Amino acid sequence: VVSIERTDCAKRLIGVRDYNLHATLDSGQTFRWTRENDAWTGVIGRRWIHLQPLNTGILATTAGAPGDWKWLTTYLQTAVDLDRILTTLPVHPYLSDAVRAHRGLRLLRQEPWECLASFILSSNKQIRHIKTIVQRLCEVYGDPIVTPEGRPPAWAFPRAEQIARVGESDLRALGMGFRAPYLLQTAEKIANGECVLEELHDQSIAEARAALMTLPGVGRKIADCALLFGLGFDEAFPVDIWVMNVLQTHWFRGKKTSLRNLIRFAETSFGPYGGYAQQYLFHFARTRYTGSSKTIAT
DNA sequence: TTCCAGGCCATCT
DNA sequence: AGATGGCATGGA
Repeated sequence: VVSIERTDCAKRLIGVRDYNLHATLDSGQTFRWTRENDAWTGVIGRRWIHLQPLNTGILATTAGAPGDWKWLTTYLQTAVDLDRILTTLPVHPYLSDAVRAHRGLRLLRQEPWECLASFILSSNKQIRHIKTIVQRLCEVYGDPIVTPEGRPPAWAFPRAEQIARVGESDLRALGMGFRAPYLLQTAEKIANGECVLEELHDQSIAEARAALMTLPGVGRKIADCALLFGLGFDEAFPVDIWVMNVLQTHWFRGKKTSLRNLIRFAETSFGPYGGYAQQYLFHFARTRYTGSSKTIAT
């Protein structure tokens, strides 16, 4: 293999062990990554980035000046002690199967607005299609960013102010359907400062969730996704259709249980890092299903 | 063709 | 509170 040193790229080995990059980037917590054989390319903030998992860590290649790489290690959460987190989870056979199957799966710390906006687009949609719509949204309304020579162009996720300027019909033209007015109205509220996502860190999870749920198109589930994947509330436990089925089947003996009761159960049963349990369960359920007669589009 | 997708919301009892 | 239907679009 011939490796050409490029002057327009910067490389860095992020030392980390027990990091399952594939599970992390392909478990439905983010929608902007593309797999290239064993590696991934994506966009974090305004930077193009290529990630290659190695035995000793993750080899990162980015375009332009990388600074201190803190933006990357924060996003990837490489400094968290996964062992310690996993020991806080309740002992349960299905959960331990899930952790064993995808050992090293991490929660990312994403930019709050991109995370919230993406999940507004996620309701009642397959992950495959969410990715398509997010990509179109970036291409049409996001700022172009620097990519290495020979790489296709890339775009930043559009800021709330950029989306707030777009007409609803233009958003619908991207294929987002009834979610268009939700995204537009929420973008307007973020742009004019009615809700400041970055300030939600400092509040209790209940207060932060209530603030998010005042936004159009943001109910309990999408609020919990934003809390967990974008705002660092590790106890948030989003209950979607997959997790609902998992909880009913493996925690409630297959008995029909209302969503409200499942949410209450999850809140009181999985501890301060329940969000990790949720993500392992979600990814395990989806990837297992792939092995049977039907297939899951990722 | 029919069903379903990382739901939310308005509108009923 | 709890249940029901509508909502756009596309993949299986």
